[in-house]
Amino acid sequence: MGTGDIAIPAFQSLIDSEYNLLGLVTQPDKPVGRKQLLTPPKIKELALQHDLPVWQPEKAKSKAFLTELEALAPDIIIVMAYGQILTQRLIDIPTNAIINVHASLLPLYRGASCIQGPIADGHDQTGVTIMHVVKALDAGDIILQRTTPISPEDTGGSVHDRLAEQTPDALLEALAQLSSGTATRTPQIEEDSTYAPKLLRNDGELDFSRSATELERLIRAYHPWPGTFFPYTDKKGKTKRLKVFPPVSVHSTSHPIGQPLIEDNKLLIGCGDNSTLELTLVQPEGSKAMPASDFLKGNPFG
RNA sequence: CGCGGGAUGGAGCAGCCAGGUAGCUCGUCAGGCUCAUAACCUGAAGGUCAGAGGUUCAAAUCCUCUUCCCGUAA
Repeated sequence: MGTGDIAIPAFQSLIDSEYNLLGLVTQPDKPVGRKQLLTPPKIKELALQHDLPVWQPEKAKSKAFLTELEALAPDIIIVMAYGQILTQRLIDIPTNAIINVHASLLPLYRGASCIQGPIADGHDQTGVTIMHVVKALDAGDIILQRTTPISPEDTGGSVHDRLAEQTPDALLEALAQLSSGTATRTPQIEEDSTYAPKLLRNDGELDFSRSATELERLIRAYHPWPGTFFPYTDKKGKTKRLKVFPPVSVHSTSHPIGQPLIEDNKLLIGCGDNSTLELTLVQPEGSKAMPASDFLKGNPFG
């Protein structure tokens, strides 16, 4: 069961493996894009290419769907970036195990923004966890984990891709252990758990009262999703959003907080803790992304 | 037709509402100044104003249609 692109390498590895894949459960096609075209998840296309059955229940807890799934009598259910909460009845279906692949080092960063969280918080590593599914979100016993370092240049996108590539190996290892009965179960330490809530577009608004160091990490963590921005007033007096892309640089000079200023053809913004952020790549609403120096040529602030 | 912004020399923009010489900040090239320079001075090249049709003596500008780009929409 999976929907997000991060699950694609893992799914491909299952297709290529000896295991008997019964099919894919993914989210229904959703309207997407400017024209709101109904678009299927990419992973669905992959399943169809290999003639695998695909289920797209509106609600994974619906009786009709659960009955169908029970009829399949799977040994193991694998869940990764599926996007729906699973009921106990579904968890009880597989005869061997139901396992989840989660893109963080649990018990840290349970929840949807598990990739962005550790980058924004300045951790030097993250990873994938494979664990048993229980009713409580991302709280099951751990089978195994794989770590990956976070570099100062890493973005949400780069870490996402690396974790996606790392998953097949970890998953196949966990499956091998489960089928041979050698898998271990390590309970999560509840007191150490943290939660990373689902991100929305507006969560990317930059709060310049925070330090430039924190904001720099946030800008990397939220790239490309959900992106970061701050409001500005254009020449016509309209308030628009200016999207900010990495990389950005941190300076230790002090300026008024949230005040954009131009110095030496560079776009600087004063932040909290006597620090300043230098933006290098921005995108005004209705326009393409451009170097900050280009933006300044025709869009002077004030 | 989901909502909205946009298309003007290589880049970013102004000009459009009140039609009538193609403008600004840069970049490029040439020359000058300088020990020297990404700095400064002078000059030059480079645009079918996205495309098509219409109105007009005259359209970047007004009207209609088309194409393309972007934001929003998880």
